[in-house]
Amino acid sequence: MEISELSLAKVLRCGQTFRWKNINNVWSFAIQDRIVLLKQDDQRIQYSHIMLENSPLKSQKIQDQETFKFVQDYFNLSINLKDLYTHWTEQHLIHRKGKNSNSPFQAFTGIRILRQDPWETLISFICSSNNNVKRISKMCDNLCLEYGEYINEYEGMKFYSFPAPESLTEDNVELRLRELGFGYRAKYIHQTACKLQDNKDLSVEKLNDLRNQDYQTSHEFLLQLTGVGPKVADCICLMALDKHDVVPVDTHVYQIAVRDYKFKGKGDLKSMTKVIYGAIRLYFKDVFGEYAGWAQSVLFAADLSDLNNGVNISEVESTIKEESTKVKGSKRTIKIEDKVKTEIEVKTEELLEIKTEDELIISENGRTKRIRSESIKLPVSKKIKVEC
DNA sequence: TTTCGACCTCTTAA
DNA sequence: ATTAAGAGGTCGA
Repeated sequence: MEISELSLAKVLRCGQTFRWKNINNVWSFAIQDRIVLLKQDDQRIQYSHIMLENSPLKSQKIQDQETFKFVQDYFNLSINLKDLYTHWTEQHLIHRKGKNSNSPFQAFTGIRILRQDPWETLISFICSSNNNVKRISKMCDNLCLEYGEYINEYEGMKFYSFPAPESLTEDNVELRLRELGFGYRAKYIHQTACKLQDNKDLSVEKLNDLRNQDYQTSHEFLLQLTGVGPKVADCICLMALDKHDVVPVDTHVYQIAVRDYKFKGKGDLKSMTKVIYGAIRLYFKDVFGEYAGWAQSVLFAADLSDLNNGVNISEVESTIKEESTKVKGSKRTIKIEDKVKTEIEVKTEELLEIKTEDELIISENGRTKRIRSESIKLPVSKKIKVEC
């Protein structure tokens, strides 16, 4: 498995999934009957697992096969990324606005859309409204800890499965979730769980079957659930229901369309009307084709300066003085004093913050940002030019 | 049928 | 330190 086909560090941290943990360079994730463990180096990805405590006996060989099957399915490994990237790069060159920007598809390889469990994706993205990745992750963890089943332990950390729908239908769930910091989403989750329980028209079985239905049907089905609007519904369509061409639109994606591509924005930027939403979604589908949703996830990642929230940096050239190097957890602060012009390559799993007195010019992927007196976080595997 | 404020909490910026 | 804005939206008037 080439790293250009799948980069775990990017895929598992780009806001698709919220439960993977990185412990000593090993990725871990609890599913129904085991903890799945993955480790990636330059050549390959190794997989293993820790079975559910007191689980029924199976031969090691069967277990390994099952884990492999999960990985293959979860990461959509039957889909070849290289060919898609080639196509997107061509389309990018045709439709981009301006000529001086490098292709994000060159700089951000190995990003793919996962094929996640529909129920978990549904609940996760209900949590995502008006929210950030860090907090969403925390909420998902709390949900598992409170309502999931204990699976086993790895490196001193206890792992719990994602809770079944039935476990979120009791009356006290909303109150408890509020105590756990879910805010107004507590009601959404409880109501959605209840709807899928009671209603004949809505069930988890039908939710899962949306993989066999078309986009329109799936989208409308999801909109019936509390806390699910057009954006969240499209995230579920793309990331769990095999609707690879769907681009979930938000203001950020809108910005990319107008700034980097030749999308003509109608009306003001602030109001995301139904019409604009649909227009943007179709525009990206027009440009990138059948796997537009996949392409968009690369653009989004490329545009996000804090893609790898916590996974980072660094080798800093001598021109940067490590005047104040404070180690706080995994954070390191480096002050840049002199006028410098240097290149930083992100290599290790550390978070680097660069603080400047003066204005700092950051160029990455041909895109230039000016930053003053603030810190930036640099994503892994990326070269960034810094001028000051 | 569209628009617009309110909504929980946490993080980051000033 | 203390405060305000914003976070990959959704609901309901």
